[in-house]
Amino acid sequence: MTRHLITSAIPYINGIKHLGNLIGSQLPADLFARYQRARGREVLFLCATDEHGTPAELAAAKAGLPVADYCKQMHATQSKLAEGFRLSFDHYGRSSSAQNHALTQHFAGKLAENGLIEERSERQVYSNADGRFLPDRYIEGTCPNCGYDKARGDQCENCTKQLEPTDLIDPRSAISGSTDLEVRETKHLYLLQSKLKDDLDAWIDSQTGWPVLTTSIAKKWLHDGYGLQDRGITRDLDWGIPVRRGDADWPGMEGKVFYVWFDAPIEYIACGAEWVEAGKGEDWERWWRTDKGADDVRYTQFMGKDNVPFHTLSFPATLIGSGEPWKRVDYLKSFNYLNYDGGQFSTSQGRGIFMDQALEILPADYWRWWLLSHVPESSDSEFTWENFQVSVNKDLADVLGNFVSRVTKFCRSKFGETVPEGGAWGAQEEALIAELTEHLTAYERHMEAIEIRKAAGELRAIWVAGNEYLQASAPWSVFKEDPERAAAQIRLALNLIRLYAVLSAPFIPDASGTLMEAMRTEDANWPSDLSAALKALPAGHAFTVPDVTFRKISDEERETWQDRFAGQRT
RNA sequence: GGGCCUGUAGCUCAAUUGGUUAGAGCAGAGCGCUCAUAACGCUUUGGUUGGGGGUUCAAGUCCCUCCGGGCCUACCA
Repeated sequence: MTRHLITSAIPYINGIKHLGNLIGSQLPADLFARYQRARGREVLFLCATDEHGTPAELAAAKAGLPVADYCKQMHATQSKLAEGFRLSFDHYGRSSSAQNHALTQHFAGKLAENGLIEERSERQVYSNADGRFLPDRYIEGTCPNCGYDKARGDQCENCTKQLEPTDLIDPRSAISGSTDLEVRETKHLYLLQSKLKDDLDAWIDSQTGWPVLTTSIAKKWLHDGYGLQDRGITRDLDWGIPVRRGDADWPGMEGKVFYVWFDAPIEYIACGAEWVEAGKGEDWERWWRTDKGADDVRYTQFMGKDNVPFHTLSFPATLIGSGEPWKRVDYLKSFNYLNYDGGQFSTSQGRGIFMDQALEILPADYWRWWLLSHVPESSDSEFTWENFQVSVNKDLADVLGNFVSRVTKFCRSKFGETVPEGGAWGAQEEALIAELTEHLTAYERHMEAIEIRKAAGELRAIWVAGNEYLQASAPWSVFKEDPERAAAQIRLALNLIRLYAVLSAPFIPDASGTLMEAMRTEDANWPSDLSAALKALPAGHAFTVPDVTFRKISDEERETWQDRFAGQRT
């Protein structure tokens, strides 16, 4: 049977991620992983923190910590929040791991062996005051085109003109403000992606059913202008993976590190090795090497649209260029952005809701449900508090939560806290099963295809069907004339609760667990035949009436939160 | 500037890839139910599919044009 290798784009180490970041890769990846596990398939679900690059060095300096310490701390923080949102990674690794060092150096060595790496000399801006080379966007100055005085070295935000750092009038370091800048000669390694253009093009063409968002971005990079350009894969930084050619030194590259976008995707693979090292599994190569058993692996990647070029081109170039049989992605699911209340989520401006804050005010399931059922699949989508309140109150509290409540409380008052016996199913029950079967089939189809909004819609329809059934069968009336018939109805309804727990688990794992507990069952098997699945809890089986499964969000709360998250993060 | 995506009911989104009368949920209106978290069910009002032009037996879907929103543009990650 197909095994599923699933990776989520690895979040950058700096700071706490906002809900836009969460829904852009990790959360949908988790949904898919949980679903595939629930279907009984073998899954390896990997994610990690992306720890290298200039921003990490600067953030560490600002925090007054060595970069390694800073990253370790932030990894622990992000790891804890991931657990808080119930992200079910088999391993949450780090791109700074020893495994990634070794593997990144290994790939560089192979690429060099295959003639795909070239040393090039270039001139870059060096800041004496900062003691570092400055990436273009870390240089500010006056735009020669429009006179805007905070133009960046790569582009002027004001007039959108593309710039070179040397175009700027009165350039200064965006880090320290120092104007003590000079242009220095420095040598870097380039990955000759242009030589792999045709291979990559053919590979992209051979993919069917990838989202337009994914293939159009890849095609643009392949065919725009002079085609796919070679890419610098080293940087003059202290923190990172030292440039080595496999196990050997790389003469002339002393003191340099690999570019973060070269080593970050390799961490997907290295993370497998970390997973083994951590004692959570064995034989990571059977997931990653087609010569070592990965032929039956289906590899699915999840990411935001900004990550697509690196996953469709640079990383595959690394894998192809190595000449080794590494597993390549089979399906790449990319997402648009989630906006916040009329604007963008912004980490730098503290605008929007961040993962830690979200968990402070409501349990993970509330967020998971809203985010997943509104995931920006076809275009950017928007979070508003009104929409969030309505969705949570209607879908979770009224449709699902209240269903559980009305069934369990009715049973307790008429039959006690055990599944009642007697009676038999009739036409209404057959109709319900037929309807549920239809929705379940669609639900499974959408989940397999990773059509998340549609899957959420089907799941909701499955919940609604329970309420429709109760309304139509009216056990509260039937009970007065024919208690046995009412018993059969409620027995079915109690079984629906278990079924809902099983089917809903990928979306709302905590609530699902709570319902399973209330039904006092551990039978979480995915249903293949609903008639059978709705008899899993037999007459006489004891259950408990759960507390409110989902509480409602009041207007006052909504207003309070709206104010609290409108401005700067405190 | 270039490329790509996008605009559908008051709101959030669909529409089997050109094929009956453009559908759901929410909100609004009416009715029913009283087991339940004032919950649930049924019925129902909302659309010149951003504007204009074209191709076609047939256009939300394809083409042109205008208007609006977004993303990317290779040294942020």
